[in-house]
Amino acid sequence: MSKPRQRLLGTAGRLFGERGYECVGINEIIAKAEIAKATFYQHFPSKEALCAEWLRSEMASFSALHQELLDDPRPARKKIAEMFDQLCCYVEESGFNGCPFCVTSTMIGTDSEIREVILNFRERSRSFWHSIARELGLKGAAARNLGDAWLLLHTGAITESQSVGGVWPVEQAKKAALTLADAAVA
Amino acid sequence: MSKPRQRLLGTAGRLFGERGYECVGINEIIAKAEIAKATFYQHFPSKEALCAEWLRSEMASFSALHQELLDDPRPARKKIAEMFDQLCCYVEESGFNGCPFCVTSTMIGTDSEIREVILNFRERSRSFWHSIARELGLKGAAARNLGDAWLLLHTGAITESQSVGGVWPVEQAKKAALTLADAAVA
Amino acid sequence: MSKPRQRLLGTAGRLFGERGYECVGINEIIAKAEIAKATFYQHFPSKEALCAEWLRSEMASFSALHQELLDDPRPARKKIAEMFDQLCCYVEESGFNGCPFCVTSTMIGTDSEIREVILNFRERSRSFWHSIARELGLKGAAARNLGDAWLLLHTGAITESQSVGGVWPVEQAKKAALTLADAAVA
Amino acid sequence: MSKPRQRLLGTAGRLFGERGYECVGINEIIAKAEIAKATFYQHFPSKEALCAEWLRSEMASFSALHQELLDDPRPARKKIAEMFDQLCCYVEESGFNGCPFCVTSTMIGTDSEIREVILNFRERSRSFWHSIARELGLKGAAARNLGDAWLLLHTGAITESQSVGGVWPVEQAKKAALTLADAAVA
DNA sequence: TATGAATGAGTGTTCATTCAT
DNA sequence: CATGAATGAACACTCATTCAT
Repeated sequence: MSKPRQRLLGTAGRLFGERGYECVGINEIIAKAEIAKATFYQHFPSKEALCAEWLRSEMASFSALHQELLDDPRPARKKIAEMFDQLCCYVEESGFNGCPFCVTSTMIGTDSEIREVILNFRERSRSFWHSIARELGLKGAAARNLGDAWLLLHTGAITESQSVGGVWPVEQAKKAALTLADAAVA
Repeated sequence: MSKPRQRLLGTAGRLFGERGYECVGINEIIAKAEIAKATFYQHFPSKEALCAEWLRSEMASFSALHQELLDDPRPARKKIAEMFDQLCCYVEESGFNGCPFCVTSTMIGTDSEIREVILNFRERSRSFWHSIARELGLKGAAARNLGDAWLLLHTGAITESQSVGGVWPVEQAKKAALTLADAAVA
Repeated sequence: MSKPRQRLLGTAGRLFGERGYECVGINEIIAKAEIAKATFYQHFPSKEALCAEWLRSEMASFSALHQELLDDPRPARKKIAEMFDQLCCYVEESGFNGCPFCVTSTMIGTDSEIREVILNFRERSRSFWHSIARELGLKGAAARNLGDAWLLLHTGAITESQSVGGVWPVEQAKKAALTLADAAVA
Repeated sequence: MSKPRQRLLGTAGRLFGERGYECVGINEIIAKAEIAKATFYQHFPSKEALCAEWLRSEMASFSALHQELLDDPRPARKKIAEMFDQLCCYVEESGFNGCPFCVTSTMIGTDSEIREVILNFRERSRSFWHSIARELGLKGAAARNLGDAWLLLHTGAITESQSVGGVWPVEQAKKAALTLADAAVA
């Protein structure tokens, strides 16, 4: 079995992801991670810090995916499709409960360590989409507008999928994203 | 002073909207509404029922706005703009914490009275956007695709605005929505 | 539908009998009797008074049975058998939860209106069994001893039947009661 | 001062015994045991579990007494007398409120952890009395009938003592028990 | 480093009762 | 005679956190 800290992060991440920060207590986390309560507080100063750590690791995963796609030699159009296809898998996973960042965002105040992580990630995501837009040849405001549109379709698809419990929002978002891409380069 | 039930619904609605179902306790609700705990439970069988009632009233408001726009003689393009302009005001209101339905959705299980209300509202919203698409002259899958795109941009804009604490997502969503509208009728 | 007071007594009696005084709330009683809470308090000053009234009516039923048997021309031995046969039916009824008086007795303090009713009934029951013993020809202490033995077997049978959820205690009590009767007249 | 768990069990046992499971709240238990509420729930998963634990410890005491008597070289008749003499002391103790098992039995449903303990104890008690009957030389149904009679007299004596608040039921039960014993060996 | 034990403040919910109409 | 509306106190239970070892 892995080290306490890893088990803690793994368990908490899964539970936070599945039910949301506020709907998971540390009692459940430590029970499922099979570590003592005091041990938890030796690894993390608070539940909030644990959540922040989880979001940082989520951010790392997503950032890696972003970078991978940016490094990919395929045309931008394929990358857009890829993003939504990946999202499709993501929302179909058992335990999906929406975007970790957006969901957590609704449950915390403005002056939290967590907030910083969230803002950081949203900014990175936005940058990613802007970069894709520039790969299409767009520049300045045009690139930003198109990138933002994709970002919003992506975010909307996750949110809507969570609400309705289905995958159609992702599929429809993908279509719209490609339509916008095609219109932009026409 | 108004009747307890009204105060209860008003207070709870405000608090649920501002911080989310799970982040508000009935103790706070009854304290701010200035009614006794037992009185609360004579008006609502549970916290969940209160939340459902609040969402139903929110649904009524939004549905009214939808209907108003559908009845409006202006061209569809204006209505789309109007929707996002209204959203702009909505997210700038103090206490904005995202879409009541989407936020609550992440905090409740699948077999709750609340879930039904949420699904109901998401469906109505989708229908609204489909109707607008048909006003543009589109039919069948084309209307559904465009309507869904608008819906997702709208949802994405709310979610993103909540996360980043700004209004730019709404403005960008509006642009994209209009772009899609123009592309569709071209 | 019957008068509120009757419905109240009927419903409360059934519920008190099935689950015990402390395990039934007036909310449930008035809901099942379909009368308003304030109406209840116009008929009975308190839950305790309602319970006392119920026990008084139970006492009336049992006393009637006692009197009937005392007036019966059959030999005493038959009457003893009859008492346990009746008990057999009683414990097999759905909702049986022990002797109303003994069960309630464990749930109330010493200075309650209810206590008086209970003591009254236990005394009557004891007298009944003493009378039966005298019908057998016994006198004085001998009659009291035998009557008390029957009473205790009867009480033990009810209590034990409730605990184990079966009817064998009644059957065994009957045998012992008859054995004691036979030994007394030998 | 003893450990929290011991204080908890001691306090709860005393209160449950004196007033019955349903008439004692955990607030009172923890207050009298002088431990925090959360501490209670670290030692026992629920009030029900605490009650079951208490009954298990009661069962251990009674079973020890049973075993002691079975191992005793005295004649069976003496053992029967001893059982009722002990009961006499038991019902005279301040705080006596009937048999812990029978009383609790009337306050709980059929599918509770507690029910199991109760059934277990009633069975053990019955076995004990059967064993005593066999010590008298009886076999098969005769031993079972006599043992059951004693059990029922014993149970009836406790119940009746609780109801009437006196000790005469025990004394009378003892007489009847010995009478039955004498009649059986005659 | 890891833990078992303890806690004050909170959770949502129900209690028996009262009052104005 | 009957009721709808209101209540303070209690219910069983959970929260995130701390401390002594």
